[in-house]
Amino acid sequence: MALSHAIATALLDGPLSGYDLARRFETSLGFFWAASHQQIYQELKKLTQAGQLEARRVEQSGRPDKVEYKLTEPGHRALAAWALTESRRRPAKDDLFVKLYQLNEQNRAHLVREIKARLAQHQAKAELYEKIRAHHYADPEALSQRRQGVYLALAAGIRYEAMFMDWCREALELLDHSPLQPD
Amino acid sequence: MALSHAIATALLDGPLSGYDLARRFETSLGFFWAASHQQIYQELKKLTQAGQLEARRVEQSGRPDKVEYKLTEPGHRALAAWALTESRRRPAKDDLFVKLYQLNEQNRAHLVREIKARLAQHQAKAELYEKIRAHHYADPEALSQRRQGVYLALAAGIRYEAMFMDWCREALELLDHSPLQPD
DNA sequence: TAGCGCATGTAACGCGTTACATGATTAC
DNA sequence: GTAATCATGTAACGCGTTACATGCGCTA
Repeated sequence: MALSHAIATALLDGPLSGYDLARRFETSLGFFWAASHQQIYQELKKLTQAGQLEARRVEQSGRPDKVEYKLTEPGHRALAAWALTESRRRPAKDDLFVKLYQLNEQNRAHLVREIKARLAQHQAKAELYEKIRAHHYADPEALSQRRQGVYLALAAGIRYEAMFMDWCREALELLDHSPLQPD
Repeated sequence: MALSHAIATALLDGPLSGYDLARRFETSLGFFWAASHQQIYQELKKLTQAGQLEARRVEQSGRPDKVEYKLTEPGHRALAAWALTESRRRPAKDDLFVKLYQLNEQNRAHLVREIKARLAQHQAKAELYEKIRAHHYADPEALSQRRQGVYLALAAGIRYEAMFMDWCREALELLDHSPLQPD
């Protein structure tokens, strides 16, 4: 039950439309909590009904109208209260590891290809994160408190991508180059 | 739609009951794909109806009867075919990072406590994985192909825990010891 | 006799994904 | 003209979590 909190968090910096939020969730916060626009619109409806958000129709010239949402006072309070609750880590689910449990002659080449593709994906993510860090978070100790938190999330992302890349290389080393033992 | 595949994968080594599977998912495969017993029993029912599994009632002395499931031929084939499909990484969702986006004076101490608790959890996991590696996977190149795959999943787990511990230390360093900048 | 481990389930609800649906403007 | 971007939604389905429910045997 945390999409609502992720949305509220994104609204801390000011009102956003559903469309804006969907784009926000493709970057930034979205690196740690993904959501599709369908989910977002439904959640916005619920949160508005619950009184945590306020909707306001905004007319635009040359573009469709949009609906901007902003946090109400109760919304702010609920968010602040949530930040003080226990977080539970939900185990990452990943097909790839399940497939590795069935490694055999028939799927070995396919899995090697998949791992190579992953390596490239993680590389791209890592470079993106690095760029963001260099531009906006070069000196963590000098940041405002709020942005220190964002920096730490980014730092986790950077470490995660680097770790996964290292693993991919280890895996490829073993799968591509080691002699085959009989099963 | 991969719980069914995770279950089928666990059954590659021989028939298991729902209860056995639930325990299996608390360790081993469960490190990479978690499932509760409720989910497992329902999935077993579906897979049996779909002809991918065969159920057999087994009487036991001094214990309740159990129902053992094993892969049928179609089940085997479906699993092998699945291993050749593309895996998509689903982004890890973690409350903690969303909370960090709202770091402030009020929640800072709480988040520090949470990160300390995480550090301890990851430490425990890391030690468990290390023990398993030392006992069963000391020499990866000498393993059978199948067990090389399992080893690689374990290696990913070990790297993940180590990476997260490092991040926790970085975060604590910044949050506990850095001077506060105004927001 | 209380609690734990073994063993199996149902029901309700909420979260997440996929598919479907519309319609305007802008850039090529 | 045709594709991309802006903008908002509904519907169906499946996956996952929580709560509820039962009952035996062993050990402290």
